[in-house]
Amino acid sequence: MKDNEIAAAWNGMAACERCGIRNLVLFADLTNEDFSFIHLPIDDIWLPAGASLYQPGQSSSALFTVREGLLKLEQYLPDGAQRIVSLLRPGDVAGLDALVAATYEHAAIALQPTKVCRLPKDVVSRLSPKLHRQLMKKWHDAVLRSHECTRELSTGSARQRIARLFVLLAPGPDELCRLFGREDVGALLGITTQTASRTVAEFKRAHLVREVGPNLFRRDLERLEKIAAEG
Amino acid sequence: MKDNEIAAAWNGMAACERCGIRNLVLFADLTNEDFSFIHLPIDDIWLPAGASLYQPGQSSSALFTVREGLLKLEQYLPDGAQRIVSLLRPGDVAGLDALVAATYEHAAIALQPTKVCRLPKDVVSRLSPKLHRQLMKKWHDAVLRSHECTRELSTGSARQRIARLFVLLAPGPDELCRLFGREDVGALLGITTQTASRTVAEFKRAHLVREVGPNLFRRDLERLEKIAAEG
DNA sequence: CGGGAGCTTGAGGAGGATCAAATCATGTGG
DNA sequence: CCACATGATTTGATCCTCCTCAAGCTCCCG
Repeated sequence: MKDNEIAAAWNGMAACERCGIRNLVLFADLTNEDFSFIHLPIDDIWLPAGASLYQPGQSSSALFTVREGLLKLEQYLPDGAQRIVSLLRPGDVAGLDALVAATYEHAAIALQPTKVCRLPKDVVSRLSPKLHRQLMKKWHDAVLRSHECTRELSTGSARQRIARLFVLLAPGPDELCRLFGREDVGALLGITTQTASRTVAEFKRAHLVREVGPNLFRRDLERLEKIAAEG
Repeated sequence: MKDNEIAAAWNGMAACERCGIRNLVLFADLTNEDFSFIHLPIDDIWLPAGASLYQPGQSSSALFTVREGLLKLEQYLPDGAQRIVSLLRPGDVAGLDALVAATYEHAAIALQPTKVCRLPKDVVSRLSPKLHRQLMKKWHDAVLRSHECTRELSTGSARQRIARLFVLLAPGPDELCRLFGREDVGALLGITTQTASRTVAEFKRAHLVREVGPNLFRRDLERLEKIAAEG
């Protein structure tokens, strides 16, 4: 029976592997023996776009590895408006706060249909030494994401920001790129919803992007990168 | 002799304590025995304003606890311009990158005369399990700082951003507030040097701040916070 | 005294915010 | 199946903020 549980855990792993290489790293150092310490199942959760994984102030019980899709971390400004401070992509971990604080600090909300892997806090603390190196990598990733958002998405003209967003959203050169609501685009780039909409529409007219489905775009990466870099 | 070394290390600690409570936390969990494992001295380094602690790409050999002053972490935009992605204040740690990567990712540069405490990478890895909890706290702080920079300093009008910067720069209500060069203010807030200068000058004329020395300000916190929140 | 670096200020124009309305997509009930 | 309500996207018109280019200004140092 215990072997079954272990097998189940490893199956979860195998599924992670199919999500893309980076999803593996959190458990990369673990042995079979380690998995015998995991009693709680590691749940797969499917979030529709707009669903929230957690809210700020909510008691933190778990962290979440993003397997597919896209999450926003948002916080609130003094005047009540919201600002997206980071994007989490497959392989990133949401809710690392849980490991050092009793409550979450952001709202984590799916911008696209998103699959995450729920990892209870106490599972992590039980494995803590084993996960040490990988957790540090994940913290590092969290910092990188955040700095990326400041550097690429909160700097320069609206044109540049939108162009950089299109560049960031899909890694592959010929890959399709799934966008999200204009309001979220605005909150992410620090511009208004209208300017976000206007600029995306303008990009469509200039054939910098072509909408092949609802919020699904084929991109002219070369020209987008030129705009991203200057002008 | 060994006891001497330990005493010296503890002296270093005691000095940290005087810098302010937060500087303690990285070593909070250590025992006297642990300090016997530290052979390398922990250097105090004094940086004049403008001095760089490390540059991006430089091989990472140590991390640094900020004891006094202010550091900027800056990165470069596609067009070569620089953007400050985070501020580090006393108690924060610069160069956590060193623990997971071979080179630094930012330029860390003093914005004010700054005292840091150099902690060689291998000292940290030798103590790694003991520091685990505290390191996580520091990573967490790094993320908080970065999100703070996005949320408070890269959002809203130039007036709001400058106001929020003045509010952030000194914690105490009646505390004096040391500013830095207008070019850095611009790179931090995502505005031009001229707008930064103009706005600070305007704040001086409106007596929102009063310059009592070169780049040293007394603030009208109440009115500044009103501007920060909406206006 | 002269030069340089950083700060301040001016005038003009471009870009984005704001207010407002039209269009489009989706779902609901008659 | 259509009429209608709802919400998101797009577009328009106007105003204001901030960028750009440029010129003075202050302070410090050789």
